[in-house]
Amino acid sequence: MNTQTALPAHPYFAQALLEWYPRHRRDLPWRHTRDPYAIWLSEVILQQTRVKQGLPYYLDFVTTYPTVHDLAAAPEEEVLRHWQGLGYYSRARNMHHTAQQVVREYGGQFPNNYAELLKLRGVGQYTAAAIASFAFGEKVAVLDGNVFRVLSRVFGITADIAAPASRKEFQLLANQLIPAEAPDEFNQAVMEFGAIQCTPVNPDCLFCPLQRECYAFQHGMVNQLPVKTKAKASRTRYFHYLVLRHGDTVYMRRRGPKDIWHGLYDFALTETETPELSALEVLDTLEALGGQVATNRAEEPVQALRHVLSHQKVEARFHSIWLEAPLPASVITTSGLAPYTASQTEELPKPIMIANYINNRLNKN
DNA sequence: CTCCCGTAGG
DNA sequence: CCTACGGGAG
Repeated sequence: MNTQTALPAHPYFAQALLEWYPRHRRDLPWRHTRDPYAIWLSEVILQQTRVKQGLPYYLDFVTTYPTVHDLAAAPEEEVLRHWQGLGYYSRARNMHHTAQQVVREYGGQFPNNYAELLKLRGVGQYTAAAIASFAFGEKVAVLDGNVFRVLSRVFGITADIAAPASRKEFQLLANQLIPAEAPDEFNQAVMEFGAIQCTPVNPDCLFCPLQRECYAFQHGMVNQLPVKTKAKASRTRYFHYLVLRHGDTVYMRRRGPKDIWHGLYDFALTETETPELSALEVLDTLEALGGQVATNRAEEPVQALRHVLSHQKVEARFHSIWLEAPLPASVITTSGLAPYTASQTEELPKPIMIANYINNRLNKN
């Protein structure tokens, strides 16, 4: 019976990167552990997020929630508050859900293989492969943006990396390249190489260990690869916030699903198609909420803030309004608005724009 | 301005 | 298959 496995294609590739990696790798805390919980935390945080931005969040999470049991036991809102500023907030909600699932259905032990990890919410093909290889040494090749870029350049692959159909081609190649002896080191090495040396702009080709074999370098195509179709232009949205205040409280509400910032808190909101919203309409909105302007307060200037997301621009105007009386209980029920003191407001998870407004504007008045 | 590109849901 | 979902660095 012949049980030998096929030799890796292009053995120079793994050899070069496995030699490059120990000499260039950054010293990062999740590279000192095999604890699947810590590795899972780091991978979810690093989805769509740079190491420099994610690192302080990782340190905060492993300190605040040292085990999956601690995370599972925390209120979702507290988890979201720790996530504040990191973006893609569904990651935090999914992470919290998965922590509870691991505790309830897996006895607090993370699944130990790719197929089972893939069933966890918020764990897709990349993250499942990362955890499986880093925590359990499973030979499964990760495919992230760095890997796409490196493979595209070295092997001259012109398939559009933005097209889901291209994945097959890259996955097939990566599966052939990954060595059985060190699948985890190989995965780390390719991604780190893409992050540090084979960067999107101004890659360090001069001192590249793959220069001789690299298709893009040899053909002067480094700046043309990888091929990636442009994202479509983002739309602009106009938010008009009514910052309702009474005494030392401000009214806020939790944002719902199917829009940006699900689960985070902001103020009473009217959205319009055009930038303008007349003072009259603002008062109409206020009246609909059952509120009445206090007459003994000077009108405050409208603050404007702009917030850019990858897929939409938000132009927000903040109308600070002092109420004559607290909002009636019925309005609180229907609108979801509730009064919060400054210290309570601080504890709520909020979009960065709202947190900035509160810190820079609201608390100065 | 451009670049980052993983997961879920439709 | 397609689109929605952040925030920051350069």
